[in-house]
Amino acid sequence: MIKIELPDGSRKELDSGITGQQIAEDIGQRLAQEALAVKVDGTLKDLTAPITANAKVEIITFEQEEGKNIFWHSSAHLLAHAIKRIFPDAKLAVGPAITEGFYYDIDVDTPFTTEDLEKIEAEMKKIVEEKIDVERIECKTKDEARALQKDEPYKLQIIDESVENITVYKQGDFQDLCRGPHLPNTKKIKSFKITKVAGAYWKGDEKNKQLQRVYGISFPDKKMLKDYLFRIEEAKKRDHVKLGKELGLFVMSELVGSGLPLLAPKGMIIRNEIVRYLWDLHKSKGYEQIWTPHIAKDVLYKTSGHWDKFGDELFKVKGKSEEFVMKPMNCPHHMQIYKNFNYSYKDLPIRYFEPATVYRDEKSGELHGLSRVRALTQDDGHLFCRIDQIKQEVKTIVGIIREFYETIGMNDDYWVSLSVRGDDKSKYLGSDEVWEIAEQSLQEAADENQLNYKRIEGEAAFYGPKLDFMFKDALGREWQLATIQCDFNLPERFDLSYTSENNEKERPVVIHRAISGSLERFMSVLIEHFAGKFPLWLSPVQVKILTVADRFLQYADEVAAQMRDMGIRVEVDRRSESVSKKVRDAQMQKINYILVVGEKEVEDKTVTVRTRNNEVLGPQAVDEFIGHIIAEATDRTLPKDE
RNA sequence: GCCUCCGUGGCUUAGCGGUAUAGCGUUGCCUUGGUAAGGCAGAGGUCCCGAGUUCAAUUCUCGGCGGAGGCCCCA
Repeated sequence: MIKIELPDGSRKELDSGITGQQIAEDIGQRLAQEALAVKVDGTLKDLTAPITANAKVEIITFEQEEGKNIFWHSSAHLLAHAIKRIFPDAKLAVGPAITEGFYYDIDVDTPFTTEDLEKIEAEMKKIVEEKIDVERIECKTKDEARALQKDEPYKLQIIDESVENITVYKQGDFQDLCRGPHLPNTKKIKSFKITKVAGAYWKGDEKNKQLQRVYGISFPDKKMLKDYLFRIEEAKKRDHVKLGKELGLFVMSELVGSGLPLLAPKGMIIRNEIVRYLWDLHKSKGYEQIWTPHIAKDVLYKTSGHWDKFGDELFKVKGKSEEFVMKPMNCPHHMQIYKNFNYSYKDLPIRYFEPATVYRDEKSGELHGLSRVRALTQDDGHLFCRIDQIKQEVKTIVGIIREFYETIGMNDDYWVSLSVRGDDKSKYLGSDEVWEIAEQSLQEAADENQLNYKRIEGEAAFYGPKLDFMFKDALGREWQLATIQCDFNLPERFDLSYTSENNEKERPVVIHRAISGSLERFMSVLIEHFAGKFPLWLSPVQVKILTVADRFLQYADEVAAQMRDMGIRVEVDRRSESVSKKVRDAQMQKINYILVVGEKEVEDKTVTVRTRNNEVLGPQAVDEFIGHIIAEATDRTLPKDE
């Protein structure tokens, strides 16, 4: 007998030897249709696999993560099947499921064109309609597998490298090496779309051949595909490049160059507010502001190691007789400031803060809006402390990071990578003892602040462990913003020291830290996070005044002047347009408060207030409104309704 | 850097081997209207740049620059 547990918690007993598909059918027609695979005693199996006695069985559908994986992976096979029919000479590499959808890497002599993709999609549809069952072939030996995949050089390489049992799935005229499980029949793939094609290197190594990676998405239901495509369209509406243009925040110029965005007045307001807030968070915690030039002699970076590390990413500047480098990092400069002063143990920790622009000649294919640029402004800071001070300092920094992102409303939007040493300890600089203290300090700070962190082995920098804060943009791409890094290397290279209690020279630890990461990248995430609807303190235009008729413009100007005096960012819409038109434009510019003035307001010395969320708050005395705005803008906390 | 796609007035875009649509914006005039687009008229384009093919290129080919997505990279 087989005991099975249903999703509703009830149990059922059935004869052994039957398949997952039969069990699903026994439970109900609906489940029979939705079933994709089966989990037997915790192991995923094909729906067609016979189930042995006393097994605990769970039917897997698209609702589960595993179900999606199987579904998308089978879709990748369907894609490969179609490609093989149209291009018999194509060689298959790998075709996994990804977070959303699937891809297949294919080696073909001529890259796919858009027309090819349409043909492939049509062929996939044909295969689905043929409703051919998928069979699983278990290979007893590697040779057996090799024989089945003899024309597939990439698959043969995978077979050579694999240790587990090898299986091949076969559907009609097509067979493909695959661990499984797999859909019993591709007819379950009711709707799909090839989304894009890109170049991708075999095994992810640039030295290897570049293959064609065909991406797709699929669903067991037509409506789900429609919803998915709709969701992608919606996400594109908050794209910071698009919003930045629409709201006049920043400008790209072909003459200035790619990866070099220019901040327009409205963008600069946001940036200034962020920098001001960052300094507010630091000034009470013992930080001091410094400033460093944008170029330095090459020898500085040769000493720091950045010369070798950055290689051709450095912008070089030729002086009359000396070679300079546009700074790719601020650290070496900050080291020089520290070195100049003879600090004693009593002075430590020393905390320098400088929002500073650095320059990196990134590969052209990497540049993207504000997220990846060639001139980026780090809200950089360096701490110089004793080993036993690391923990307290890291805790303070984590506290600042939490407060900063809490205020912005992004505290639930990130995960933290606790990047520590891997097994090969020889790749890292510094003693085991120092590493252990540093790693533990970071971990304790993460624990005590209840960070959503994952310990990732081998992700540490060679010079020390770190905490990286990872955020996602509107389209789900991950970006690193905040970071806290311990560094045992630079103090060594620059021979930094402080005088200890015993009047001896001792080496400090350096902690690099950034809260926003880079102001440019942070702004890109910020714009998408708010979809352009900034809270009042960040908003480039906080108030728009518009008149019912032109004769009220004078009053509008008076009110605006009064507000400007109080530091409110206000604009008057002077156009002779209809009220509706002016309201609409202000709403689309996502301006927080829209004030309408006419006969009544002039008489009563009031303004009629409307928010960008269609709330009409009615008439308010001018002074009262100003008071309210100032209070809201000072507090930086998000209003509940946004 | 590599792969695919793309580049038309400030923005969004139609189109085509014979120098070009439309909407928004902008300017002027009419309207002075009370909360998401009032009407009419006008201005504005070396169709990204360069070379080639052609009687003729915005359109085809090649190269460059720029953009989107992906790969590699990301201190």
